[in-house]
Amino acid sequence: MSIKPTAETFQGVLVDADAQVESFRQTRISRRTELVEDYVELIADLIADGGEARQVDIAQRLGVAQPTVAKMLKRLAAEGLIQQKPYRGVFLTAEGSELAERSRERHQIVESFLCALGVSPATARIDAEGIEHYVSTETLQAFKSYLNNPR
Amino acid sequence: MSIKPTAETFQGVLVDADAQVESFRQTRISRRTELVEDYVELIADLIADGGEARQVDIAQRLGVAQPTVAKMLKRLAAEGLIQQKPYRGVFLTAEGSELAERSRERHQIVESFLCALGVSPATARIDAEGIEHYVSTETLQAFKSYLNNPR
DNA sequence: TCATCATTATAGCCATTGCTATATTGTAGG
DNA sequence: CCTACAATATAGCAATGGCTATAATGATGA
Repeated sequence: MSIKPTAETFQGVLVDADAQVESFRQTRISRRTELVEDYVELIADLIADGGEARQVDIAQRLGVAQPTVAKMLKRLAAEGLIQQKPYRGVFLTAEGSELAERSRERHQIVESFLCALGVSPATARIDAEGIEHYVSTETLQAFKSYLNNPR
Repeated sequence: MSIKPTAETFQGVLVDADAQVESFRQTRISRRTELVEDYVELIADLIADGGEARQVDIAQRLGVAQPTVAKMLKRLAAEGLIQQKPYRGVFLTAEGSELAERSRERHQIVESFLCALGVSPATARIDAEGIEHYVSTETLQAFKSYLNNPR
């Protein structure tokens, strides 16, 4: 840009450029890992509940088609998060279980926090599904603190 | 599925299937509109600050390449949110301004809320960038209430 | 056993959002 | 005026995440 506005030259609505770039960059990274977290979390839940995680169940839960699930499972397997046997269910690796557990806990904290704040359970569930993937460790800690000592 | 677990037959970790489908569906919808909101919000900020929004500035702020911005601007123009003159800057339509204003306000509330909760400003900025797109009207209202009457 | 049906795999399509490379246009200085 | 340079436009590629249609496989029941 020819004339670059800086914090010194402007007192406008714009925040620091570098900081904003970092925010958007972080958001794009979270967006990439979002689906992966949803999958492993759901797989862990299905296994805990019924002993197995089948593609049809995953698809039905996520509201997508079975081939969509199949494609994603290949990716998860390639990343070492799950193990697949052809025409059989999927199982989480140690790494996958760990990620699932972290996601599940974070999800639970976010949803509980929203409820504690006065949001209705139905809305809290929907919003938590989206919010959980963008909550940093620091913010999660703040949520936990609030839960331990609500207003 | 052959044996469908229901809320009646199980007390496991699984929530109601239909409700979960709705959450994921809503998340996918938010994900689609997320970038659009970021763009119009940024364009509004750039115009407010410097009188114009150029592709190079948008690209630099978002941390993406200029052709990426050009492509997205075409989409925004097709959706009636901005007006473009070839080789010139972009301007928000009335509809675009309205969306930008709503996004800006929501963003501000989320970021302020996180700060009020004790999150550091730097982290609040990053997290708000991701969270803002997944906050429902109801949750936003809860954030506002907290801001009006913090602990 | 074996035929049927549920489940998984595969092929191929589309839209989105990123990129690089390059062509085109505007504009400012000499 | 006209030449550089900055900015925008365009072409084309890749990865991601959807979809439908269909093939292949597993499992169940007659």
